[in-house]
Amino acid sequence: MFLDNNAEIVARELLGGILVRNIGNNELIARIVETEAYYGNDDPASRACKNGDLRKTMEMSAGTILVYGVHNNWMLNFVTGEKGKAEAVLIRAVEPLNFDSRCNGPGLLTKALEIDKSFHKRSIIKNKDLRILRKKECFDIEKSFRIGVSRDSEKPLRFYIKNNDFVSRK
DNA sequence: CATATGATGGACT
DNA sequence: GTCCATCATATGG
Repeated sequence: MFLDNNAEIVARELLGGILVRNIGNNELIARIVETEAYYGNDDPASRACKNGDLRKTMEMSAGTILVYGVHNNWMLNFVTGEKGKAEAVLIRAVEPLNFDSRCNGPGLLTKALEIDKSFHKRSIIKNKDLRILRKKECFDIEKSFRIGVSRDSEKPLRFYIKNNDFVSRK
């Protein structure tokens, strides 16, 4: 499964992927346009160094949904890498395909897709309410340093689709 | 129970 | 770019 890879690889693989959220009879479809990779070890930006539960969740097997709350926002992450590795990818922005809502930020997209802590530690693989599809598509991937962190690692771990209007920041 | 703390967002200059 | 409201967590007593 593609989520088994290193967080950095998965962050890139996830771009262009389709997120399908079922709410009752409604189906919300969105395209992932911006991601960030996070590590539990050797990552000055990651809260996983201080936060036990976050760390533990990142060590779970690939495909585990990780929901992290900060201020009054939820952030949607997918655990990646081998079990015990403490890696995850944060979904920072999506492009709404069949609905109209601002999703250009980690807190905004969870609000739009009605994702909250109830998804925490559930698996994306066998989830009916939230699914992820991969799509073959060509686009340029742009990278930059992560956003909102006081001290980032040495290499850029944020990836987004070039020239896409729905990314949180150019 | 009390308190510290943001992987934010929005408003404003 | 800067400022800051605001609240779910984690952690410690």
